Amino acid sequence: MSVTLTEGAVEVLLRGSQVDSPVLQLLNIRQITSGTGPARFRLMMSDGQHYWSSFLLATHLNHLAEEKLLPNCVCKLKKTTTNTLSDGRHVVVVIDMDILQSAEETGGKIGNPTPFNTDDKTSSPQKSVSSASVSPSRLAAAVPGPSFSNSTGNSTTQSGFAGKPPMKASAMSESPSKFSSMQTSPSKFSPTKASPSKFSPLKASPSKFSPMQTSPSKFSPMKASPSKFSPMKASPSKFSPMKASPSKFSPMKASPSKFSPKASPGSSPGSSAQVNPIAGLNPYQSKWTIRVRVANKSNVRTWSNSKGEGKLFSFEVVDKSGEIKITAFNKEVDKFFSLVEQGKVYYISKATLKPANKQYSTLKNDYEITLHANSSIIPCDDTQDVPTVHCDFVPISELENKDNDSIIDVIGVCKSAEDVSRITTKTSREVSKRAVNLIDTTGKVVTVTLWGEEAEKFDSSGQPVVAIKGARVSDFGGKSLSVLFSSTVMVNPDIPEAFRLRAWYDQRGFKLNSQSLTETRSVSSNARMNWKTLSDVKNEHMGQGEKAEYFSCVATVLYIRKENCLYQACPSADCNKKVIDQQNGLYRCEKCNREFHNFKYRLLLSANLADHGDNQWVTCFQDTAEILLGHSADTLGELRDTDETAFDEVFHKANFKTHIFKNRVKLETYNDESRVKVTVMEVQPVDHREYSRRLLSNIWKMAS
DNA sequence: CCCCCCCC
Repeated sequence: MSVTLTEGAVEVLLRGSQVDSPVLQLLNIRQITSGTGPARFRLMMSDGQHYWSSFLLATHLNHLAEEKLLPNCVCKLKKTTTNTLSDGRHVVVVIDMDILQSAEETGGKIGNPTPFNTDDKTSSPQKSVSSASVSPSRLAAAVPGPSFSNSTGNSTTQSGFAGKPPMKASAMSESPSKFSSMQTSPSKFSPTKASPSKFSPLKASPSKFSPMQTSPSKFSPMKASPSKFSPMKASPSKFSPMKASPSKFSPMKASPSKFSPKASPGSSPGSSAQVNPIAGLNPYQSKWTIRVRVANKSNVRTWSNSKGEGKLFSFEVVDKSGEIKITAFNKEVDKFFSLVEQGKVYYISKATLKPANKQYSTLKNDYEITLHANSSIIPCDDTQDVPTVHCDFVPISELENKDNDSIIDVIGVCKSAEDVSRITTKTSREVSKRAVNLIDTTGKVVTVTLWGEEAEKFDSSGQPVVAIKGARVSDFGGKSLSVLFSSTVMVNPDIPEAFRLRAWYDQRGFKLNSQSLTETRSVSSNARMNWKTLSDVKNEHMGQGEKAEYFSCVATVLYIRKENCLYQACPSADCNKKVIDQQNGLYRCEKCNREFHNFKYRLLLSANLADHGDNQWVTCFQDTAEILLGHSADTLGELRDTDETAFDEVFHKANFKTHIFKNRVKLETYNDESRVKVTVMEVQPVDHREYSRRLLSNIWKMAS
């Protein structure tokens, strides 16, 4: 097997530009002495013509250094990134590579390469390029811009570190002087080949300002610590970098297309001088900006463990090239949580890349981003080319076909919801949960469990439309859904699907005798079911002792009183106390000791239920009443005030419907008169098979 | 710096 080295590649690379997968020969490899952290390996690479030793192996490739990466082997550098030291020199970090030919196979040094001499104009690739090497035009095409455009902070994919002392960068652990020990003096290097026309000053903050805006010929890399530059001198007339802290930039102004005419937005990642593709991000590059859409945003979460405590939120972003997770902690939560909105586009820069913990991440990216104090997130109005995040809503009836643990998007009307409850996990943590039942136009219902704050704050009143992006399918109770930390729950989202569902539900959906995919009457909850007929309840004097008793029955609604079924309640979220109409537009809540301009309707129904042997008056509060009537209290309140016929119709239709009722029975005393009061705690659709099983079980129990 | 995705 013969390999051909990419002649000229060394020069291009050490100028800070990029070559597409150059084939180079390793001449030498040595470990850099570093303090802490993983070992770092430095490579001397040859293109057959020149060699240079400012190549660093990304730490995740260290395994190569320990075995196959031996002097004389021939390598293809599939992915590199170039960091610019403060003195203008470049370090090429090898992020991905293949060994095309082993040291043994190669046998020795290819060609007679010399150290690259930056003063030596005759060594330019134009002169020495052979048919087997990269042609100048190809090199030019592979080069996103002049090396020193990196110094502007217009981080191309393959550049970085300009303007910042490299020692802070993860890639370097040595001082520049130490580093240069294997190579020719960097002071001889003059980047005169850099074409100023490719420059785009505009992302430049003063400290990052490119020296190339001044006369390139005067430029000496030794002085080129960008921070020493006078930005005013370098400033093009339309731009005053002194004021232009990037974080204050108007995103419209920062639009690359306006200021970087040479950057072609649709071309390969490296060719856009200003915005990096997500797929090109890596920890060896500190200067980058991504333009991304927020696909998913978590709530703020707190943690407390042996290492400390804090809060965080995370969000997932996408662009054309890929996706990545971004996490903000503590102060960055305060700074960015409200700024970052689902579905919006932002410029994000100056944050830390670190390897993603694949154990916890389903995103297709080896890295993830952590925001820090200097991180910048700027809303971007120019959302062109940034893929929109669309929800791929799965019709509820089709959830049945989804595998356990699959992640899906769902939208439905919250037909009913449990009250929030506290549960204790296996690891003895307490967490709030709330199950909500969503129905869509397929007429099927699925139970979704919300957790934590999302469970606590969820308000089911008014039967809102709920859309969830990234819910997980569970096989609990048949099929159910659970909200994950990575899920986004949207209540009454401003999307067409939500409007369609709202209209459907209010016109037809509410009255459907819907079927749930989630069989909530699990074995254990069934075990607690105390099945009785209505006559059993009387014959057994249930509820006549000190304590309340509970029973379940299957019964049919004979009649629901519509008189006094609605009352005006305190509008506070957690208060349902009846308010006093002050007759002046204000409603007084005695419990809250406050007056309000509004109230909310609450239901308090008196219903007569019957089974084959008896009948019973029962009381239904809000949740159960809404189920029996198939409408929210709000809707009913409005109907009563606006359309009495429709209001009556609701009650009419609720009659002769059969349900499973779970009831509480208790003796209540008013003015020396005691009577047993039955309150409906839960209403569920009849599952005849389950009911028969329960009855048989009771009969068997009685017989034995 | 989290990494928990829970419970019936």
